[in-house]
Amino acid sequence: MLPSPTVWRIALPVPLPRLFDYLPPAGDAGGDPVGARVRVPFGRRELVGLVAETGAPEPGTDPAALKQVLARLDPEPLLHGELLESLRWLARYTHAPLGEVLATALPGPLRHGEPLPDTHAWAWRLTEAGATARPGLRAGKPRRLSDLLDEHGELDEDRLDDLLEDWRSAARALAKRGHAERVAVPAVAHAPAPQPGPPLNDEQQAAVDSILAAPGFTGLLLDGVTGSGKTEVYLRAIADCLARGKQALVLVPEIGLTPQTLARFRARLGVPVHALHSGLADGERARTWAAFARGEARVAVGTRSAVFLPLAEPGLIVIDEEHDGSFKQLDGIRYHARDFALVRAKALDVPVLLGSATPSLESLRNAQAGRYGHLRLLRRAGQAQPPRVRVLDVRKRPLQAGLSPELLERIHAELRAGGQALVFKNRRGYAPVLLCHDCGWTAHCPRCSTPLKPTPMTVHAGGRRLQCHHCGTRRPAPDACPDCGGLALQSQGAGTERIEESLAARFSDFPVLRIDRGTTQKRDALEKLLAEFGTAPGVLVGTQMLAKGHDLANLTLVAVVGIDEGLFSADFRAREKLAQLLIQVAGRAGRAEKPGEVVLQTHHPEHELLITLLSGGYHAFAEVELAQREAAGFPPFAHMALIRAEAQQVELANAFLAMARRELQQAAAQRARHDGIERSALEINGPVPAPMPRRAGYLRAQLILSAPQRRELHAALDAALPAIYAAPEARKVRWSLDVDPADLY
DNA sequence: AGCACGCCGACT
DNA sequence: GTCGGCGTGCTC
Repeated sequence: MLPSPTVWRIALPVPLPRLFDYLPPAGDAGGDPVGARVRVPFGRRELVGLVAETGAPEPGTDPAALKQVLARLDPEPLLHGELLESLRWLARYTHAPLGEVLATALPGPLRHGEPLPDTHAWAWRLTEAGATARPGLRAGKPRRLSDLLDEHGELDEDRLDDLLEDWRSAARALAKRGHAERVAVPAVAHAPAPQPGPPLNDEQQAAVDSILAAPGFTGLLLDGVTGSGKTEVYLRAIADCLARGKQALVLVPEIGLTPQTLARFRARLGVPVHALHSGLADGERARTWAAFARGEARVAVGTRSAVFLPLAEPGLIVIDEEHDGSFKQLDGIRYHARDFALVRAKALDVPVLLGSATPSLESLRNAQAGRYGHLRLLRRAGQAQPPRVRVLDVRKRPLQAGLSPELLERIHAELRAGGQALVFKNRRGYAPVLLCHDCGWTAHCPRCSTPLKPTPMTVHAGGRRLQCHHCGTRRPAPDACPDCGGLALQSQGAGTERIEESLAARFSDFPVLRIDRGTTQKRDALEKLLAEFGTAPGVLVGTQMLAKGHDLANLTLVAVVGIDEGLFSADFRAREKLAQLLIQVAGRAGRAEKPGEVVLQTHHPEHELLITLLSGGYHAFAEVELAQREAAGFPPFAHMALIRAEAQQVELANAFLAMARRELQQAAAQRARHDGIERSALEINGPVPAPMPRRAGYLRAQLILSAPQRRELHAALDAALPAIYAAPEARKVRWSLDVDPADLY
């Protein structure tokens, strides 16, 4: 029998859950192609893909019918070792095609087949002719540049930037006459000598010691109150990592990567610190990627997608504000950067440091279960006083754009006293719940609610209808409150725009500045706006973005409105997010000299979450919440996935989801039979309508999957997805799968 | 996702 | 008589 020819199985950036077999390119003499990029014909176009495997063709296929790879783009694999294996894991875990995962993970130029960019620096030096000609040059830029090059022999462009303004045109002129030349030189670390940090207190020192003692992969939860000096701990750990000749990767939330953060890292570490964020140019991103892949660069500070950096000499991964929601990607490949970082750290056998003042319940649970080391920082550095927190009952108060007269008066007093106030709107885009303004009653689903798991209904059809997003139950909205008979039922949610308008009208003598996604689209817009706002009396109105970072020296009053939506949201994570937010916001008010005040405006001053949080702090809340999650079967005690479908007709979306449900149930039942279990533990809810269609005219619905064990969820998905992809219903809708969804709505 | 093929409406 | 609407089918 003839030996069967080898085929290359290639991952391509198409939403098809399989690899594609090709014949190797003619005359390929290279080594193992796995991890190398290739250009291939695909249908009527050409694509760049990555060789995922090599092997014999599928039995029964005719090798002669296979197309051939047009070109191998990497003589040496671009992806290999840990990163390639971790990305394979991510594709399995998110149930996404490997090609799409790779397309998400690679910088644009690399994705499109461009060679790994050069990472060397450029330097200039005089030629012999230039050295001879130099004394004869008349005074001017070219002469000064010649002198500098003569004096230093060779100068790289960064140094030249420092030494001589606008040297480039002079350099061009010299080069044209053959007097100077540009040469590639190895990139050298040009960073100021590291500055020493402040002395550590004993808590910080103990944390640093634990990190340095980590033998290899270890998860460490750095659980430190606001102002306890977590960043200082990161810096010491990174410095140690550098001293061992290793690389460090720091992940920060989207709003955390500020010029101040970078400046602090740069000043303290004495090596170049590479920033990675969405605003970076493609070429720069690819160069940084290459520099880390080659082991030249040492420290990266980046947002979510920085988790895909190759680390040739890994030493440490830090995740700052690990609870932050921006680590989860909400479209495309729905990965969680924190969770993927843990997978990578394990594969790389390096410690991973998760820092937060308000750790996610997932991470707290991992710490409690002994999977992470738990490092606590309980003491605040400096003299900053914790702010006074006051709960303001607004039942039956006439609200103006959601603000009570008492709150407006309190703001006015603060302004008259020369202070600044921040009005913080919990969140935009919550599915609104129906609330009685007289007594605080909210509508709950009669079918799904249990004492352990109250399930609020959300308001639809302009307030006429209530709907449960767990079971789909619908009922007309009552005209009067079922508890107190009052007629003050209202759906929650004045946006920041309305609050801003209302405040601007009320306080016309003071500046009112709104800060949210809408007003800060552009880079550095937030910094500029805040700089302009200054420290004079005025009111800031904002959402999440203002919860942290950015020092506002004269901020003495923080008012939080809209918290009832968080208290009674139908989303199981809303309470956790609200608690984190309240703690973070409270950290914004007041300085050492000037204690601040926090006012929480609510219809539920007696709410158990507020009482627990105010009396026991975040950890008391977390303990209660974890117990509730366990009792109700929610993460981290269960594992969930969401299948969403979007179509112009609801029936199409529902038909698709009904089909998906059947396939999943069948898969789960089969597995249960196979394991000799009576019934699968996989729970499927839906199809239920999903609020807020993305585009006008499109309707969304979804299926909620949950199981006590990850493997049951994944096994059912693995077994059912091929049929779901292939079903005719799938072609009529846009659909997606989200494993570990951030929220269910 | 692209990209083409394929059959039905308003235009140079 | 054509240009072009997006339904549906396929991509090793």
